[in-house]
Amino acid sequence: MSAVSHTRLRETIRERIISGEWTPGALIPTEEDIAEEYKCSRTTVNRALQALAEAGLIERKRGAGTRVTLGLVKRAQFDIAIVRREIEATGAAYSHRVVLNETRPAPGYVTNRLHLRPKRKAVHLQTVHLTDRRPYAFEDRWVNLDAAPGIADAPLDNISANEWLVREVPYSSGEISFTAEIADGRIAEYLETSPGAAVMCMERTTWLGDKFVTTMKLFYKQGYALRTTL
Amino acid sequence: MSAVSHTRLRETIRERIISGEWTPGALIPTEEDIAEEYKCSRTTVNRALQALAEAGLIERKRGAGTRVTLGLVKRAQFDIAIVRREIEATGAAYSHRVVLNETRPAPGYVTNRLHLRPKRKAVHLQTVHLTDRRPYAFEDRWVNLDAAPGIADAPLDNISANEWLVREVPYSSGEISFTAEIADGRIAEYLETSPGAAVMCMERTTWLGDKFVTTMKLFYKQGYALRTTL
DNA sequence: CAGTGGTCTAGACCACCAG
DNA sequence: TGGTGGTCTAGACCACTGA
Repeated sequence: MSAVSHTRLRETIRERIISGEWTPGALIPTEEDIAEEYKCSRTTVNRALQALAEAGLIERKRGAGTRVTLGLVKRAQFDIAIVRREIEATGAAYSHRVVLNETRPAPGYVTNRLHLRPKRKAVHLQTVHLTDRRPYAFEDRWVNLDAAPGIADAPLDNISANEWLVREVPYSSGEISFTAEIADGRIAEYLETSPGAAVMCMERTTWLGDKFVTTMKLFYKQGYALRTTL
Repeated sequence: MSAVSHTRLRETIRERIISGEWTPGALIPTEEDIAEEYKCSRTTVNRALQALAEAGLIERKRGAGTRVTLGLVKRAQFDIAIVRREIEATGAAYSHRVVLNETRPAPGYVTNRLHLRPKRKAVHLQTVHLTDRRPYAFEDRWVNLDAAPGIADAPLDNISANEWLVREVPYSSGEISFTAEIADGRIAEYLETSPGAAVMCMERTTWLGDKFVTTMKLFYKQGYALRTTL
């Protein structure tokens, strides 16, 4: 038990920065000084400051000191959940419909992304995700058979491809990007919006070690927003 | 110097989880056990595990233990920088053009967001951000005069409104959302794209204590992508 | 009640930076 | 070369969980 917890101290210091007491670019007191001011150990101060550095509010350098970040780069965090969870979190009922499931030579952009030989066969899946039986998102996915051979025979009616993969094929890393796209005819149809509508598209590629597992595009229904607080 | 640093340990444990050695939902060994296995102190293990918990890979409960996260919620981080920085980071030259600067009664959606009296006057700014003299983004911003009275006389030719605000009016918190929008006639014109194009829109509202400072919409030129790695 | 994670402390050593 | 942050350790106490 101490007078100051690192959580509390972190918020206190954050306020001192945000209020303008320590201005962008300026040095703030050393860990030792802060420890003395708040009557706590340097370890506690270090903990608090490291958290603020991770959040992008300050920049620290051994030997130099700690400065308030100049460029004001904020780090926004978004939780990326499985679609089913995203829907169930709103209280609605989740269901999905596989509208395409075939194994065939992958097109160029896929062999590229998954580092496959040209024309290598892969599993192509298209799924509509529904919230209370109404369209929520359209998923277009390619799966590398070398990394997930079982996918061809997986029962994807009760469980979506995404969840099957998450369960069966762990992955070590991935890339995500969000873009704004126009819903073309087929996608608009599946999402029951008018063609020409602007929809958010999430593209994700994941791999395990040196093996590329899957690449997918998820088109959210019109009105989807990626939200967070700073 | 110890055999195991918390950074190293964190990555080692991450691999053991990702490789499937500890499956989602399962308990992993206690801090003490891990400390013994790796011949380091519990403090070090705690540090590593807390980082993984923050990343959403594991869930920890006092008294209960540590489990691998079931729902596989990933936390994606995006750096939100000032537009000028974003552009300069690519090596291009930044410039901007203020296309509208007026003080007038704010429309309903603005008084709502900024918690102003209906029809309260506010500063309305529209700016085009350019990269190497070509349009990059269009900004539509409203500023609360009570929170930033100086904005009406600020010299916004050399420095954008955003930067002026960042410098002069610190803020304590904010909300950000990203949506896909259709570029209407005026926006398409400023961005030099065809009307009907899909563009990414970032909407941001910030406040200081209980005072709402500003709300803005930033429309990025077609092709903008929000990227990150997992 | 025993076991687990959350946290603080004091002391130590090191890597790095500036003048 | 002195000051600063980065990190590890050992020990301690507490809060919470589940049997």
